[in-house]
Amino acid sequence: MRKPVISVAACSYSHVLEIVANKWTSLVIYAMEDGTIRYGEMMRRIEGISQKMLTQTLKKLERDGLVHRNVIPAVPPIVEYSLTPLGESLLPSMRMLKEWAKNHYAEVEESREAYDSREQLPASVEG
Amino acid sequence: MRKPVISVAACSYSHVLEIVANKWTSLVIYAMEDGTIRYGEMMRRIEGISQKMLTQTLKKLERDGLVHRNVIPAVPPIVEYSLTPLGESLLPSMRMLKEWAKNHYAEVEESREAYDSREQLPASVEG
DNA sequence: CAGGATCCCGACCGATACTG
DNA sequence: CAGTATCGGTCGGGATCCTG
Repeated sequence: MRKPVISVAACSYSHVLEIVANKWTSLVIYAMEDGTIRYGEMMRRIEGISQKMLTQTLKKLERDGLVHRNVIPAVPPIVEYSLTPLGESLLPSMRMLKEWAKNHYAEVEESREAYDSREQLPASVEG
Repeated sequence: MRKPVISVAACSYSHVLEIVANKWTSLVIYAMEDGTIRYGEMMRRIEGISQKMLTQTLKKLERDGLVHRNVIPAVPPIVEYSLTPLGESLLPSMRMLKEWAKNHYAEVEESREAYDSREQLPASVEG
């Protein structure tokens, strides 16, 4: 009954993280949770994101089948983004993580501060 | 009724991702889900991780208060790691994501393949 | 308005060598 | 056994300029 090796390849778990686990992806998905939204509107909604990262993230999500891209031929062009059913199926998990964050992030920050203040002590100084 | 800006700072959600969202963190947490485990054993369990990344990841998790580090003075030294209650409280969310992965990752891969094969077309082929 | 193309810096991370 | 320290390559990602 030896415990199996945990490999990146074997563990489908890390594959999701591969999808969601970066600074912007989750925020981008989150911006679409209420429905269709345009490119420029997302830029404004997601504070601090660059146009490059937004485009890149949306492309990745479109490739993964989580996001639908709808181009409306017009001048100026209109491009709408929305979650696919697959993308929406990911929302509950993300909301659960978000709940955890809301409930426990304070503890994490406390822990960090405690840890960091401990780190400062050289050996016996700090008088 | 304007939708609020989604900011990295304001959205505690991304803070969790900040914790979990990298190549190794989730695998390391996952390696502790059954209880206490030693450093060397983790190295063996988590395929492909370097000692540097394991150490770094464990330190980060310890700082975040998710992991407990127990040093047993001995020769050779024994260092045991385990999840704190806070760390364990994160497991359900992670398992849910994992479930999603198991159930939907095939769709993601299909979507990727379809997307990539479409990309190849120079302009008008594929009748 | 919705991007594509470039430049560039810093963070991530693997490999290697050394230590208590 | 359980790390620390350092070097170096890769890549994420921001800033800027350009286009249909």
